[in-house]
Amino acid sequence: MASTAKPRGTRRALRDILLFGVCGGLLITVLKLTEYRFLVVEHSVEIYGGLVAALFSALGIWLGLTLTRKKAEPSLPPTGPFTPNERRISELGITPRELEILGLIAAGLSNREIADHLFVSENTVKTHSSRLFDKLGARRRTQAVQLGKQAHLIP
Amino acid sequence: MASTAKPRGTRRALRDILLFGVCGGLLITVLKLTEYRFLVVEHSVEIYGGLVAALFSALGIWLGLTLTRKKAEPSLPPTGPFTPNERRISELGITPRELEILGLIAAGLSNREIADHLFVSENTVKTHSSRLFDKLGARRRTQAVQLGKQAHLIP
DNA sequence: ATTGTCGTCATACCTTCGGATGATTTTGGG
DNA sequence: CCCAAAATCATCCGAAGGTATGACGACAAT
Repeated sequence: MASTAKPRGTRRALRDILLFGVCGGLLITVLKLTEYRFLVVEHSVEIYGGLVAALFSALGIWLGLTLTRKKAEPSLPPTGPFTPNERRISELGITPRELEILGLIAAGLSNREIADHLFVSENTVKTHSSRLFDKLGARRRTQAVQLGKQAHLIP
Repeated sequence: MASTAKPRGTRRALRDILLFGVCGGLLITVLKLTEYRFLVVEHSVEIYGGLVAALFSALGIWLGLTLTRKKAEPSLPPTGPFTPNERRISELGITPRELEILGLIAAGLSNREIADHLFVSENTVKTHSSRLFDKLGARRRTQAVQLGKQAHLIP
């Protein structure tokens, strides 16, 4: 199930980090085993335990920090004082219809309600929103709203 | 560990791993300190190292996450003039946890991601959000975000 | 006339959300 | 200590959202 290729989105959670930690632990353990043959000291277990503990605790903290920092990272191009929304829109290749739908999504409407409001089918709304999410790099509508507001695409 | 590849629906979160790690770490430490001379097995080093590595990496991640989260919160007097409007909150009977989850929903996170951030199960997040929607009068999470911002519950 | 973009719609399939309900555990106050 | 509120976790199930793919007509630009 987890091995099914995700075409887009690249969702990775804390589990992956934990898995990485476990793998790293195994790796270090192997490394330690090889080293253990030459360095048979009485307190090697405690020493190595403490070392590994400190190392991985630091690694974990670093990982957590970078992860949260990446999530707290706001807009992509903060360069310049101000870039008008239209520029960002054309940069992302967002069409007027998609922008319209983004506004309605931000207003808390469902796809069905948007479809009724625009007199189109729900499938059309889905298509637009799907392409919109793709251009915005969002995987959920809430995320699309968040990114859209950050990019000043919507008030 | 077992929870990295579990079927969807039921999943005990990282907390169990943490708890397991703590218990195992303590147990092994006590074992080491008291009578490890009798139980010196060849695998004890691997097990010990792996456990400590996993435990402390998880602990480090948790530390980094919670530290950054807590540090980001208490910024009321200096810069953030945002007051969560406690009157409205108590009027609606919204608990702190529900408010916290509302913020994460507004950040565009999925239930699963919120669960991972808060170290609880997805079911818990669903329960909280469900009650939150009930109190807010929202039917969708996008609507909850909208209403929450209107009521100045979230920035 | 060909090409490209946009808007429209559809089908199929999977994931995520949300409601309803019940239960247990933690926690703080009287 | 006991109680109430809050928090946690679970299962079932339907609804909504999202992906992938294909198709068609309108329209503008080359």
